[in-house]
Amino acid sequence: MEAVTIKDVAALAGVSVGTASRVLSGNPATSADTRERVAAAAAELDYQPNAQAQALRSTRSNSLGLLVPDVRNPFFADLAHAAEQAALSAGYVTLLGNANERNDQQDRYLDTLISRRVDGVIVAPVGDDGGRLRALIEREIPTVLVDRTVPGLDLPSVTTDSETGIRQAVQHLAEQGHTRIGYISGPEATSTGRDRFASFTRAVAEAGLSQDPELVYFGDYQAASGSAGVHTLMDLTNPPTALLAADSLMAVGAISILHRLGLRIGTDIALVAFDDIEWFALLNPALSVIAHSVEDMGRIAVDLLLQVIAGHTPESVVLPSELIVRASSATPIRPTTQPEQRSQQ
Amino acid sequence: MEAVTIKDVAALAGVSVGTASRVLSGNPATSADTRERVAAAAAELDYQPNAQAQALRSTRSNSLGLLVPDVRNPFFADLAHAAEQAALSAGYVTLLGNANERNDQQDRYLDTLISRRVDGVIVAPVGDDGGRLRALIEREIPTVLVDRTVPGLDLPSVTTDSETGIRQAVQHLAEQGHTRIGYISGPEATSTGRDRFASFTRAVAEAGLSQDPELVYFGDYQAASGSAGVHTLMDLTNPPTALLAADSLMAVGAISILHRLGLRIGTDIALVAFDDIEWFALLNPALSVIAHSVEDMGRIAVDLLLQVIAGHTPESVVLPSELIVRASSATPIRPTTQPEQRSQQ
DNA sequence: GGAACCCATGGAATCGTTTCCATGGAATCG
DNA sequence: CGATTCCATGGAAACGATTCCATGGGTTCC
Repeated sequence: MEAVTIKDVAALAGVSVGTASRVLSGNPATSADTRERVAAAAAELDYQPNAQAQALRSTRSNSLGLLVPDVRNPFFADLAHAAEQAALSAGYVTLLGNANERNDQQDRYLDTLISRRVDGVIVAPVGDDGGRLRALIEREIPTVLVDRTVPGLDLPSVTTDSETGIRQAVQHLAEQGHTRIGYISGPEATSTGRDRFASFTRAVAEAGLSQDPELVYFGDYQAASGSAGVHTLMDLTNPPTALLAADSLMAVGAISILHRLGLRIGTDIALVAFDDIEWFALLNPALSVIAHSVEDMGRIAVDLLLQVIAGHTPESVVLPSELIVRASSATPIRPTTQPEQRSQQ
Repeated sequence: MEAVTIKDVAALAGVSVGTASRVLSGNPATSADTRERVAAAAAELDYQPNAQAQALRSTRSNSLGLLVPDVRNPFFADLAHAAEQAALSAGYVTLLGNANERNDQQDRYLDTLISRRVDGVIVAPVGDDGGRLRALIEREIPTVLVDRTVPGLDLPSVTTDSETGIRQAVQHLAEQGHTRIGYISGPEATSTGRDRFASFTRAVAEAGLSQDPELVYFGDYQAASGSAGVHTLMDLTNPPTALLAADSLMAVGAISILHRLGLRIGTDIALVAFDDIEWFALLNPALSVIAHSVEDMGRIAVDLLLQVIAGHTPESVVLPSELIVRASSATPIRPTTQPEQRSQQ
């Protein structure tokens, strides 16, 4: 079955290809009669324009690239969903790429996106050197960073201000009597890893809590490193009584190993996670989280990108974060390390 | 910055466009010397071929369409990931579309995929009438169904045999002393909804348990309907002592409402869910599930599609399902509704 | 009633590749 | 050594749309 082209439509309608094209693309320079005949012919043949030919000629593909580090991470799945819906309602299809937290896969996808001449790209970058992102910039392909940034690349971005949420979390834990908070950090090779770690460090200093460097474990945003982090931290001679995990997947890893160690979350140890995942509220005990709106992030990223495509240079957006206290951190814990405890009131 | 074309490469290498094209596409009819000069020129200019022009001329786009009902559903996120990786290693990019469990969005995406002239499409279909799927078939676009099928459409598919897993689950619950099992079903407008419901009905009859039609609630595979189902079922004058949810999202909805009702899962009520999600093992109590391999499903779907593209007509594949017992259903429950209880041994 | 204008239309060029066909020089054969 | 084959290459057509330019018929105006 040969695909039906605009030629077939034109022939059936008894007009030239040019006229058919004008009608189908909504060019007003057409008579009502022609419009009707061409539309009828297109419907009759169930004509679907060849997007490749359109893109080749018009240098617009009506498609956006979206590159995330890991689709299975619910945060990025939600982000993909939000961005995709926003793009769709602006008339763009989304090409979703999955870097698997690997630089080489990200670079490979970036080249693919260049080849496909997408009209713009949204990237939650893996790693710190930019890689083929620089090729996008050289080609002046509209690009927006989301969630993470890359040092030295001056691109519009949508990120989260971790400072507020993390400070709230640390203060909240301090109020429950915790003095030693273990921090399961994201990798220092990501901007979010560095940023959240810096916020944590400041918050701990501010609250006058232990700044013991042993209380920090550097993970890689994958579940397994959350487990490893818990192992390392709880093996300290002076282990923490509360944990803060820098993303949802590491929190998942932490939870599973805490269960296995027989430590009751919320009672034996407090736990707070960065990223608000629907499921976290269902856990028993429900997990306290530092929430930020992935909905907004996706929508705004598309918005910024559309502005760049339109030739503007929008300002970067920083979204707020906020602590949501649930049972996993709500119980004051008897300070095992501080004997001096009197009724102070 | 004008994009660099094969013309530029040819000029720099001092050959004709045709020759440059031959070298770049690996055509053997080229001299070693030319090959080297063209490759050097392409590297020098950081040439990325225009995929649109290639596709237009060669009628192959090296891209696949993947249409899922809901990316935020972890089952489909995993499926997308598995398929995308399999496609990538076969040299295809994946265009991911999200139907949002809506027929119109699915149809819209299908038209987009036709327009983009993807080489093939993998669909987990929404609804029962096929909709624009028939347009794919008319155009002889290679298509494979995954997870769900559509009555009347004779396409290769990868699905799960729900029979075994569901029978195991029902028998297991019967062994714990349950006689009234509540079933939160998927919609009858999906093949999986019908199929799992039929398996449940058979299994219940086989095990000699209550076939009270009131014990079945028809949901829509979204979390909210899981909650609604629990409400309805637990409001019965003779409520079930065990629940079986036909997918993970409805199980999530069920869990959240059970918590709110103060019913302890695994003690007051047993719960088993279809679909094995990593997180389910982390819940407290851990959730018993009917597992099937989404990994395999994605991989095999791509595999079948590649066969169709190659001109073959592969057999459909049915994957097994299997009960994994965890704490949410492991405790025998004292039958509250049956007073006649003697030492029967 | 003829000049000026408008507007719908047809025809052709174009986008960047691939691929077919022709060419011409080198190699091989009898 | 002349004829055949081979092979790398250049040139041009083609893919399916958009868009520019020219055309010609119908209005409008003086």
